[in-house]
Amino acid sequence: MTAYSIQSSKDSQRAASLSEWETAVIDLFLNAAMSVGLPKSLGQIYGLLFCRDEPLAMDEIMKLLSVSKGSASQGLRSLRHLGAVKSQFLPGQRKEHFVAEIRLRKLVSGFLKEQAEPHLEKGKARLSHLQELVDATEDLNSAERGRKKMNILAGWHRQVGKLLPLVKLIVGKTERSHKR
Amino acid sequence: MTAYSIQSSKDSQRAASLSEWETAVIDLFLNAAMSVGLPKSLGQIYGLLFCRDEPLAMDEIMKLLSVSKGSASQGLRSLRHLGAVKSQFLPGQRKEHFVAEIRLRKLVSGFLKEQAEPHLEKGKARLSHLQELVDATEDLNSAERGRKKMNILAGWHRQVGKLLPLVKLIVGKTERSHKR
DNA sequence: CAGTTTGTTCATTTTTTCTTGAACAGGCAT
DNA sequence: ATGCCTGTTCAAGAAAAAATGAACAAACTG
Repeated sequence: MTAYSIQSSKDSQRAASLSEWETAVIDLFLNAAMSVGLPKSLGQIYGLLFCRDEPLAMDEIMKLLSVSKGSASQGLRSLRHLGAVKSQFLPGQRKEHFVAEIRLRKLVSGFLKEQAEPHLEKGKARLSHLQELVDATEDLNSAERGRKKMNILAGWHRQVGKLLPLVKLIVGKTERSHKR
Repeated sequence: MTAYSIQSSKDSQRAASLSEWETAVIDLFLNAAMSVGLPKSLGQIYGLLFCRDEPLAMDEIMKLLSVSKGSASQGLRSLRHLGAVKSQFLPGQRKEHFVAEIRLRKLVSGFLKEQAEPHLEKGKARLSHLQELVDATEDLNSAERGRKKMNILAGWHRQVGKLLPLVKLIVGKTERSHKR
């Protein structure tokens, strides 16, 4: 026996399908995700949760977006990792339910932390590796040129390292100044 | 008759192969390009030009990186479009020669202008389309929810729109303060 | 003008990335 | 325990993106 009788008709209608504007919002996030190099399904899932006020379970997400179990599971994992969704335990419900994080500051800082900072770290290692290679260069002209370029790269690295915290700060500040 | 005799032996040696550190730098830019969603070949080409002080012609780039004519041509076009390389006409040489733009500020603002701003523009259009869809929604609860979400999106849009110019400004400022 | 050199375009192929779904694992209830 | 409900993993398939190279165009050369 199915659990239909437990849901109010309004609820089941709510979850059953997407309204036009919701579809448009989901498409918007799909495009946004792609434009920052994230898989489409991440954008779709986030977009859906963004549209809804009530927490959704994975199987509802799968139905509404027509995505596979695998995509839903992995997508939600990534989103959680980015800090873009959080799971919320509903009393009496066994399934895990998800809601979207809608504070831009959180979204941005999560994205930067996961996507940008690792690259910066790796960059540091690369720079010192580079140092060794330049130092080991026989041709003196080439070595000199190498040193020059390395200095440029080191400068860039420093600047980008400074930029990231500033971005978080700015988004946070402007966000607050606009709230209500 | 080939034009070999015109080049000094030192020059032809210079162009003939990559030193170890150059290979490493090129690889660094390859990874950097991928991490911001640009094709690898863009990164490679930029990396090579970054390493060299002398302008390079397309056929030299092809040889040094072992990329096809098509990739080189398209890659250089994109890089020029991004403001990351400029072509330099050498007296007496028929081929077009390229040099890398190494001012971070230019690189960042070019990237933002080409990659971010178009999305922001499209976002504006999407938002007004969304407005129409929400207004046309029958279900009053859904419409109300839609309005709420739209306001959030509009706020984000405004904030990101403010952020971009600030980023350019900051990179410019810190860059100057570190020079020399 | 005919022949070269230089560079672009684009259909095809190759590579990479994303999605799918079946097998699996853990937990809850009976 | 046994069977069910949730969710994860991962090999295989599908889709998207990028690289290739041959055909083409344009501009110079003699």
